[in-house]
Amino acid sequence: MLLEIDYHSGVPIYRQVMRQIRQQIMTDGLKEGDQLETVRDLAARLKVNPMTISKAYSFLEAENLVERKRGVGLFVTKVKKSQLTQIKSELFDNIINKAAITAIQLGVSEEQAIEFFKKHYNDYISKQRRQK
Amino acid sequence: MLLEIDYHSGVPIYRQVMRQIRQQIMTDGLKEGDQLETVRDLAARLKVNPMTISKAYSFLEAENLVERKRGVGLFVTKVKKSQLTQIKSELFDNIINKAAITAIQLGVSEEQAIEFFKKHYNDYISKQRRQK
DNA sequence: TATGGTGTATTAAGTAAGTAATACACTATA
DNA sequence: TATAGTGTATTACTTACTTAATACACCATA
Repeated sequence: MLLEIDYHSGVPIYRQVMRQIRQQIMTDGLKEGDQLETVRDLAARLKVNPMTISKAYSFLEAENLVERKRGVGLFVTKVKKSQLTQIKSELFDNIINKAAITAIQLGVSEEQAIEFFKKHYNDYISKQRRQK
Repeated sequence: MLLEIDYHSGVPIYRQVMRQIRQQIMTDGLKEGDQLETVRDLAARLKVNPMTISKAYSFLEAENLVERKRGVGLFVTKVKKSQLTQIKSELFDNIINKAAITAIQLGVSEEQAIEFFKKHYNDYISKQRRQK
């Protein structure tokens, strides 16, 4: 699995690991039942202590995205598609809610706000295309 | 000036102070040239060390929202309306950009996203109305 | 049941952030 | 120029977070 860690960004390693694995589960790069890379293997590859990886995995377990089988390994939880959709919705709902509140507090109209959103949405998509 | 501090939220006191004062400047609750509450007064009122307040004020100064006159006090910076608008734009731009990126990464379509936004926008406005 | 592969609990070291204590510096003005 | 009111620099305490070291616990299976 491809994982990019920036050791000097100040962002904790275990959070970088979490975010990237979560992302892969969300986008089906990692699927139901897939085994995650071994704690020790990943730790060795990233040149980091096993506990750091274990910690990342623990948080993912708390989010119900992975399950541990002690002595065996960690696996992507078998969740119903609807459940995954719900998790995504919550994530999205949360940030879009913040954006809406910020808009109102700053006196940005609904129409203006939507204009901004469209702009960023399409900018990001173009940017992704260019990178391929 | 009304300031509500939650001492147990885990959010640093100086950040709570910053956010609320910034908000008041943005929404004209505090206007150009107004003097901020004295470091010592506010510290005493919030039962907190003066340096904590000073720190909050320092960050607001770095944002160019307030100016210090040592030995005199702190005052809301006289900024041109256009400048204030720009600060607001940056704030808003930032969060709406995050929302757009999240949408794309989660596979939410532009139309869906805008639906969500409208919903939250109007929900929040209704909520505000009810509170008055 | 022994072994080698899994993950984990406990403990501790290092660092950064938040807050506070204290003494100090600047300004207006009586 | 003395004083009372402003903010500040320095220092240090406390706490939480991140990571690591070490020894341990669980499981499959030869």
